[in-house]
Amino acid sequence: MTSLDLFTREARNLGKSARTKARLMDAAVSVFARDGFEAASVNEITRAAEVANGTFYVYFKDKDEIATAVAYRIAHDVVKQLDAAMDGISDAVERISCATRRFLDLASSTPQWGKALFRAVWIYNDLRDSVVSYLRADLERGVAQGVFTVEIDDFLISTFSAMTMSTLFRRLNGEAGPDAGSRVAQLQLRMLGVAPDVAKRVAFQALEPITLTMPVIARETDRSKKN
Amino acid sequence: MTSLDLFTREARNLGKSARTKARLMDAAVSVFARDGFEAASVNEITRAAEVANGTFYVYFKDKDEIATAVAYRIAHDVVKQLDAAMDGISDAVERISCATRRFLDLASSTPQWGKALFRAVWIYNDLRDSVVSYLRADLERGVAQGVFTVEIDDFLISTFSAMTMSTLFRRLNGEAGPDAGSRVAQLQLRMLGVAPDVAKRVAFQALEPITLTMPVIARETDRSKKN
DNA sequence: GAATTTTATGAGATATATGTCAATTAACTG
DNA sequence: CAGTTAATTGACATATATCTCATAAAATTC
Repeated sequence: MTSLDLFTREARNLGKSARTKARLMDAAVSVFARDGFEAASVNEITRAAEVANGTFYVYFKDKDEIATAVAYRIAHDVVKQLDAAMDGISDAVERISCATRRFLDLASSTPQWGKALFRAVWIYNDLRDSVVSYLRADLERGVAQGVFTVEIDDFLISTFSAMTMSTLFRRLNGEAGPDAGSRVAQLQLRMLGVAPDVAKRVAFQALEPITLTMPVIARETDRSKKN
Repeated sequence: MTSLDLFTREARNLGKSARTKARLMDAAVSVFARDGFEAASVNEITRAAEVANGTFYVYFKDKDEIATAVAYRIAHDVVKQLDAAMDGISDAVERISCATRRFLDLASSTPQWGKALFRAVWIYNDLRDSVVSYLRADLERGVAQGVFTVEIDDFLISTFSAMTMSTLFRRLNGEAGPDAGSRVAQLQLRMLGVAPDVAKRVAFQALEPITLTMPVIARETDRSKKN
């Protein structure tokens, strides 16, 4: 209940208002993940954050505003971590495979954040664009290297992303196991024009055992607490 | 306003209660498409159907119940139409391509129904299963014919479906044009192991110019009407 | 430690949704 | 067309959400 979540932890040395705002954002992640964005209410968020209802409105205009803030922060963190994880990989086939697999590992390792991200991506187009910005570059690199035989445009990128996101969805719902990342990466590479045997080898080759983390400590949900 | 929508039209020769139920279901399709399932309210549905609030509860227990009824009816219609459209095609590559393209043409030709279907698919797993039931058969046919070189299982089918559904989503949002069906079919065939040149040829070959229809006549939205 | 500024509170005004039901109206039936 | 059944109505009780604001508490400053 009092354990620190990511935003709260980051803000622990800042002023009080920054900490309260962070508490609200962490709570929003929890509640969005649990109830879904539409069903979530400001009341539930303030309850989870253990602040009064009115406090919410000191920091955010409404539910949309906190959702935006949360989504952009998560996206930013994800992009940063993926960038770091792919440092030094120059082969386009490997980069594409690695990006998909690392992304899925990261997002499904902390389901609350993964779910929040999943929902946010459907709502915020520009956020989706930022998450996949690195993707276009890698796809074009592959075309330049002669290993991808498709035209790289918005349609391809959207379809490619949909494959990854639908896998995340199933992963978060327990419909797919830990090999889901490799499996979808394999299919993506085939789609791009990589020979089936190469696609299989690259998609299933062992990844460096670094662990990307969004260190969220589970917050137990206690709806019985009064305001 | 008084134009008949599909369910209402189908029920025009049935009893009064069947017609009222149909009016409610047509209205629900409109409202779900316009406001989204979560944001839709029973009040909006009864307003759109031009019946009193209480009438709703004579026919449906709650929003979930009407949503289920609508979703299953739409799915049933879609499957029926697709079956008919693919009658006589025996080549697995053509069948797969045709299914995706026809489905997208059909669902995007009547956006309200397409949107309702899109949302429903994410909610009702068994409905999704029924819509894609023909898919597994065609995929396995392709493996038997030696043209697909992937393992056919739930993971593959989900990923394949996600490609189609994400294309529907973009099509309904105006982010993709009429060639979207061919484009995604081409990518799907490549993914399945069909040679790129064959994939391109089949996915872009002209389809029989039959038109599948869900004859919904747009119902104008007038939120200013009082109950 | 008094004064001042910042932050937090929660009751309450407003709004809208759900589901019920006694009363009304419309549709059959003989 | 009187009698009976089926269908519809909309006010209402209940619930829950949003957002505001006067007030209180906490933190900071001097």
